[in-house]
Amino acid sequence: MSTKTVKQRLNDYVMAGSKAERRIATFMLASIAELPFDTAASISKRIGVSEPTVGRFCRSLGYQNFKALKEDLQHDIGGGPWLLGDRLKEFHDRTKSGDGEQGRGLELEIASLVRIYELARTEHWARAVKKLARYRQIFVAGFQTERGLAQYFANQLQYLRPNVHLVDIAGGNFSEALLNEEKSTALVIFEARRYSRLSELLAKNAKSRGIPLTLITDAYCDWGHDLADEMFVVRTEFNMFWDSTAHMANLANLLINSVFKELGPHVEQRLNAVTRLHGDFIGYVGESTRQDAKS
Amino acid sequence: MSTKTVKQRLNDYVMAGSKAERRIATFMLASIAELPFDTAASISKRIGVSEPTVGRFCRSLGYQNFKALKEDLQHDIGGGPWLLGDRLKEFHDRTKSGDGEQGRGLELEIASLVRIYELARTEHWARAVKKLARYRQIFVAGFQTERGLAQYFANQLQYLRPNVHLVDIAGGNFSEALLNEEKSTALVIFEARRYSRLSELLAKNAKSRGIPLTLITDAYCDWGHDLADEMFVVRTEFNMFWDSTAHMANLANLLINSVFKELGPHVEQRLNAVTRLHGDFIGYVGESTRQDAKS
DNA sequence: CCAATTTTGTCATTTAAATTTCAATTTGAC
DNA sequence: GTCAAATTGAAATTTAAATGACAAAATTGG
Repeated sequence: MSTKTVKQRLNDYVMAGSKAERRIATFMLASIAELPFDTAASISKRIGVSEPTVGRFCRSLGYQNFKALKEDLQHDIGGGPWLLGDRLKEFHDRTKSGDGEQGRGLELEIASLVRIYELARTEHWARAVKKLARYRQIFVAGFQTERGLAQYFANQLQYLRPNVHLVDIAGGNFSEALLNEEKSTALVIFEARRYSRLSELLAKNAKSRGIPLTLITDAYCDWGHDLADEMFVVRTEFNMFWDSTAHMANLANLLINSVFKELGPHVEQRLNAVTRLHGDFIGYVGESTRQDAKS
Repeated sequence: MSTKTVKQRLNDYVMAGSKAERRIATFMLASIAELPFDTAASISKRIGVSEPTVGRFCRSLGYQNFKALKEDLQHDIGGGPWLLGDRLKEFHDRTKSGDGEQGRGLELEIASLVRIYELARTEHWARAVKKLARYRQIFVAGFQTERGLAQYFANQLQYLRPNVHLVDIAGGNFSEALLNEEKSTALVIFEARRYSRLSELLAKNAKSRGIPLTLITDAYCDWGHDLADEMFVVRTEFNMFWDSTAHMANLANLLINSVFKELGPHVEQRLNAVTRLHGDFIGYVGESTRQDAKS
């Protein structure tokens, strides 16, 4: 057997191989640290190729089978730490030795994640989930940099249920959300320092109209308590040059997942329908549009 | 299952176990990093005990079998007390033992974060950062649910530098990005399964025009390697009903932070200027708009 | 030392992983 | 479009790993 490392061999196939081979190579490269825990079968299932194909792929890389590849991986990577715990420790040690503000940031992010999962078990969380699942109309708002997060959340919720709207300031007012005649309307706002006046105005107005508010914000928001029915506070300080609101996306997705569970398995129908619609109008990689297919 | 780490469990048996148990525990502790590549059979042969004994030993540690032990090892964050505060650690233990579903998701998310921070140390990362800091024009794209992430990233980058644009399909083509006469143009795409045809088309077209591409995607993207100059793969499987792309936001913010460091402290001027502009036109909580202030 | 108990290994069985064969599908050249 | 070559997946087979039943060996307390 030649002297190439597993990584190098995989890299050769990422570009040059057949479709399935590229798929496998890409996946293996991306999750090289988890490969020792995998089997040819588990990999094949995850990436949607058959088990023999994975076996054959390992052969064409020059190994007898997937196990042999793992063997080689063991000697091959040698230096670097394998286990999650060791990898973490490496960051931590560097931090202590002064080399990395990065390691500190990682630790803060992990703590923040733990906290988000803690929030997901609260009474407030359950209440917010029920609202997001059952209320007729859901409006989602976010301004400045939180706009993207609001859109991200809204787009995902739209896969699960109808009548989800991203609140838009373009028209100069929030009439769509606030003057909705529907009684069963709920509002979600993503907001962080420095707080846009728009958010507070919107929240106040919603309150005055009896529209319940779920607020995702940071630890410095002092106006939310009075106005929000549920207020989820995520950490934003991760040793970066400014506060990062990225963990609102983590929270948002966990929330979406809870809504899915609340709605039950029948939502898969809608999910597939929405996916199909996207296929009709835009199309996915590796398929013709349905329009094409018909002709 | 209790809250101990694999290492702690093994340590208990090094002292207290029977002869064979001590042998096994000692061996496992000594070669804990190689365990993922082992099987119960291979271990039993190497240390001269029978295979069922190894299996029984794993049982008495609290695992169903050796495979389960490896599983745990994979997600074990190593019990560093430095990592989390006591309260959070306690919660982590609780989720891990009780509501297994969520605890497992949390572990997967932590592993993903570690991976992202590892990516941030690569050569590719440094290259992407340089591009994002120096190229004249930056275009950011994302479709379907990744649209929000693209917007989030673009909005933040706009705070740091001019000429950052969110690619919009509304006009039916990408002329803005692709027919830009500026030589120094770079493209960033956020994309995940199922891959929109738009992303691939855009990437291909960009490649043909010599526009470099930074691609943030998942482990299943088999078309990116040919087209992207840098490809950052984030984990998307967190034990949720569908793949979550939330960690692209975490990666995006870390990337933004790196760009900030690359640009140096003088960007703060721009940062403050943008913030002031927002104050002028929209206003922040707790202040009048500047317009108001004048009157 | 002996008997009760625990621990361990042998062998057969079950379960999971890898491999082979072969047919179906896809790809690429013309 | 058509055909040959290459690629891939389904089903059956082989091989390896894990487990269970039970007997042999070791340990413990007297």
